Amino acid sequence: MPELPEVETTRRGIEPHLLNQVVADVIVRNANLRWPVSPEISELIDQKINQLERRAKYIIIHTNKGKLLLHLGMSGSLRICQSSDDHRKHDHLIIQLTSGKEMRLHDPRRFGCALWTKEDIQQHALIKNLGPEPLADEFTADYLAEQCARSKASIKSFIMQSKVVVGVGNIYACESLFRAGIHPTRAANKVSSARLDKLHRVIREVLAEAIKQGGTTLRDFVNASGQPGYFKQSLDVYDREGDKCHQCQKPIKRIVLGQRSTYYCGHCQK
DNA sequence: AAAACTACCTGAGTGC
DNA sequence: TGCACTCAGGTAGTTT
Repeated sequence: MPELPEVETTRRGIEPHLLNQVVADVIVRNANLRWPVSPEISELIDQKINQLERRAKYIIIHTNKGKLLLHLGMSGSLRICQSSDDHRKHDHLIIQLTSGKEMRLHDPRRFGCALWTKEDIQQHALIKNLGPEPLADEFTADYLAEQCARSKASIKSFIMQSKVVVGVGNIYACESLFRAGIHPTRAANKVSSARLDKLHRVIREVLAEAIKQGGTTLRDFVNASGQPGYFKQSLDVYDREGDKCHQCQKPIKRIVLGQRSTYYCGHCQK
């Protein structure tokens, strides 16, 4: 499911219900996520939630005693519910608040995680080696050019690496390369600096537009209220194999690159 | 060191 | 209906 826009949409959706609220109880219905949910997560009880931060595709819930590091994996979602609402099969973790509301982590494939940690979040093993946020000032065209010059991996696989830049998953990598007119298999170090400038600009543009639209719902993404996102209608190539290119009318192609489906226009992307 | 591949899981969709 | 098969938005860890 979620790339950066979907995670940011989720963060914004849960924030008004969680910020400054106090945790009444934590219920672990299935601890077998990507890494086991530690029993110490119960230390969240009685804590006030100070901040809801997104870093890459992680959502970090801050309290004075520690932080909860959440990742939604491929199929995870967070929803705000009433405790009287029926549980669904894959509601694995429930954070109940003294307000009477609760947040549920639903994740059929269980590729996500919920880790309770007391260490400085910037020093956490999952966080400290991440590249820049694509929408932050530190992600510049010069930085992207410097990184690309050092790699002959395909540009598509390259921009999906979190050490290069975070949050660009399979959908938005395909869409960004289409907007920049770059063929996905082109080696990173063979993309001209003018086109890397454009790629830098469109990565930010695509992600910002998708956030504005509430993310992309292909199959099962829903926001914290259970509503889908509307960026699917703005997709130019992703999941459009055989359909007409929006620019040249030729059919969109699909190849497999780095084990992932990759969509592009053979005429518009070189 | 970089690049490619594997593993983790369930569910939806397709073809027979 | 049911079975077998393919595919899916992520990423740490292992192998080449």
